[in-house]
Amino acid sequence: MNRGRTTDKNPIPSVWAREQRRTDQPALSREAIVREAVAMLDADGIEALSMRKLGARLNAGATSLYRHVATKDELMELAVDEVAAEIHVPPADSPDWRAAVTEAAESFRTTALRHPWLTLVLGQAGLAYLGPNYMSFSERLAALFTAAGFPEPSRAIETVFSYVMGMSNAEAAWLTTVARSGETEAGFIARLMPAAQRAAADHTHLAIPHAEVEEATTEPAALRDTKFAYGLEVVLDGLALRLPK
Amino acid sequence: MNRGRTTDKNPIPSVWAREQRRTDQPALSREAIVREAVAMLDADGIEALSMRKLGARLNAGATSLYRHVATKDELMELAVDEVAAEIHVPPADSPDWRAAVTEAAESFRTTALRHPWLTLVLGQAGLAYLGPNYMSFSERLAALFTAAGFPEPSRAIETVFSYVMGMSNAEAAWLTTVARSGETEAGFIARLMPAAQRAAADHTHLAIPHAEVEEATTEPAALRDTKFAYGLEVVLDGLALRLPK
DNA sequence: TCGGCTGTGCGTACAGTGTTCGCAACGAAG
DNA sequence: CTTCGTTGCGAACACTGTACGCACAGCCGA
Repeated sequence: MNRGRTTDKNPIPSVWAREQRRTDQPALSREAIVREAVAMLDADGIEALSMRKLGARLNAGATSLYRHVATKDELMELAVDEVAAEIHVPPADSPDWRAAVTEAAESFRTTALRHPWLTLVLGQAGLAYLGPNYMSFSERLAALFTAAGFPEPSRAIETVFSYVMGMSNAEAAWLTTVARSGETEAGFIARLMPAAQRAAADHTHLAIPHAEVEEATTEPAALRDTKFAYGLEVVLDGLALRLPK
Repeated sequence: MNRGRTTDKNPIPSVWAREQRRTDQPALSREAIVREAVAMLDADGIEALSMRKLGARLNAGATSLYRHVATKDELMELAVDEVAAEIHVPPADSPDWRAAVTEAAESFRTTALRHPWLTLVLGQAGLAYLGPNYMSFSERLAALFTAAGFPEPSRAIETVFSYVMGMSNAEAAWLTTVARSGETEAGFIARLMPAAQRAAADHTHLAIPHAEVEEATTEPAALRDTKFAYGLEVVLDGLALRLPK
């Protein structure tokens, strides 16, 4: 818990009674802090991360972290850039731009669902995510869309990734509440369905097709995959129309 | 600040020294609380809202609010539903479905920018926003897309509103940081441009077209309008392809 | 007119938060 | 050996959301 010295109810200021600084644990470092923060965020959600708990998991005091990180917000930015490295964007010279963009979009979604706090933090900050990994992600995207022949690649990118962000954010939020319930996704849906049906009863157009109910209660993850892919195809179709032929 | 009784450093338990309860202020009510919460959220942002400050603005103590609202999270849900009433969705029998959907999308965006905390709260909760106004918003959308002839209206809705949410969220976050800077949007951009240019210098494909820079520093709001409309057209084009003719 | 009941306000308190400050201990350099 | 810059951290501050229990107001039946 502590790293030595005069603690543990030993107020005698004696050099001899002093514990040695433990060196078996690797020293506190920015990298280690960020890595552990990401682990905690993934495991327990965004509101479970506190500087004190994070310090404890690193066998350090809370305030020690401030030697390596200016503020908690900065730590979150670093965490975002850390996981941004996981997003894979195919090289610009890919033969099929649609396949390449689809791959990038799905990679983003996968990352966002693996770290369900990602979209939340991204949405809170507005800009400034100019970390190296996030920058290179943007750069690779720009290269991809430019090579595809879009005259205004930034517009196309913004369109696709607004959709991807919106969808991923909604999915991540959903998965978070499912996780908090302690149930499996299918079980959670099954338990919620009656209430949903009742709520939709007064609203004629909100009825859920039977096939959808069926799939939602048996293979919810697959259904989400399908939905995401559907919307992505829609957006890509719309973009394809704007590609000078 | 307080509503009477033995306070203000008057520990003498005398009935005579007691102030009367003030009745000139309207009584605390759920509606008043939610209304004031929305006002505070709009004015000072999401992290500036605390139960104590909210209570103070209502001439009440912080804990008094809990007589009308179970928890702060519930208050946020109520706030979301409150502003959801501002979103306008045209009736289902509109002659031009594209125009109608565009109107709904722009109304959502306008509302989200007027209350920049909206998308944040929506993204944090995952579901459960089953308040009456949000429900009727969903219902009206469903009616609109059904009338337009979409065989799977929920898919189409999800696609459009993922885009709208993603875009609005990004814009809201941007406007929030601009507001925090205390500058105008154009001024903020002008001040940031050199840093952005420098950051993009190493990344060949991230160069910003000169025309865009020009417009961003003169009419940033109009540029955002244009960008939003562009992406929306893309999505609607993609959807139109799936409309059985 | 008199209870008593119910609903409402809120002072106090608790456990937690992010962050500042100053001190103590260390490794390296002179 | 002394000095110096770096690192860890205990204590403290100003907050946060919220549970608890008391004090009062208005009302309803007697």
